[in-house]
Amino acid sequence: MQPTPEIQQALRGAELRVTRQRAAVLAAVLARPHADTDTVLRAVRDELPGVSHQAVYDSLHTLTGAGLVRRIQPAGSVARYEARTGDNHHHVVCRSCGSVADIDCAVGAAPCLTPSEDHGFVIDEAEVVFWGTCGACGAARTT
Amino acid sequence: MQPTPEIQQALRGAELRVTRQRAAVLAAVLARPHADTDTVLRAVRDELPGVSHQAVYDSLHTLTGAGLVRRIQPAGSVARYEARTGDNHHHVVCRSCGSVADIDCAVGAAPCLTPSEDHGFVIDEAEVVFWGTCGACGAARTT
DNA sequence: CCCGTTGTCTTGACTCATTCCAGAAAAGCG
DNA sequence: CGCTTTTCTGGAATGAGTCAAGACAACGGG
Repeated sequence: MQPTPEIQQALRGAELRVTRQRAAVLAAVLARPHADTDTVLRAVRDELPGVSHQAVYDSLHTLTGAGLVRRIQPAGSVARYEARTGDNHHHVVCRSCGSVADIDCAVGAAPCLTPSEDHGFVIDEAEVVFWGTCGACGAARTT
Repeated sequence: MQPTPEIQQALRGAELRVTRQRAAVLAAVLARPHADTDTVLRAVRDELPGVSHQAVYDSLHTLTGAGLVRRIQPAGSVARYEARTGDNHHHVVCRSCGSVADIDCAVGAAPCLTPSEDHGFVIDEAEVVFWGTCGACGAARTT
């Protein structure tokens, strides 16, 4: 299976070589927001059996470095990846099942990005994570 | 060495047994904000040589469950612990050296805690992490 | 003050995500 | 089409964190 023109274009736009493995990884992340590494690996192997896990890890790192995907890693969870980049959105994480959903920031494009005291840090990003219980887990508990 | 009365009181107040190991763990976290597990382990062994790492892990989990310490885990970092709880402050993390500093929230007690769309999640906490470069690393780079 | 109960600590093995390494293969350029 | 550079494969290693069973200590009742 050929990578879609969009994927090829995205990779070339980031000055990355277009390899089948890399394209499959990017496609998998695009198709499955917030997928963890293992999910991505299995999705890629659906397309390209025999791909090594190392290729997936490496591709994810490369894509992350190029800004095509974003790595998120809520405390106590394995790394997850998403392809929605550059729009400063945030995440809700379920304390019970670990599922993740997107949240558009309620207060503007760069919330709380002006802390009162920066302790000499040069801050370039503010990341917001909401913690709670997802609908499914909440329902399961009350039932 | 005896645990200080404050530590004993804190533990009893949380309905936890006052063991020497546990008191030493709590004292270590109080003395070293944002210490990672290994740092805590070594600090505890300064007081009580021969403590098992398991006791430290277990104490940290218990204290976290009791709300006496808070566990923070920025992406790509090992778990860190701090004793400042209940005041909804946030953190800056240095991308270069991983050091952490406290930030009092600039916009109030519960920033951005009302997302526009909650996807069925019941949210109970908003965590904010600022990413940037600390003074030392910034100076090292320009030198 | 001593004893039993209950919860904690020790010891040591183990899991599993992630990384490291060296050789093989493929992409892209001329 | 062949060369160079980058990427991929396969396998082993690393290391934070967890599991389990038995020894031990804290604390409330006698």
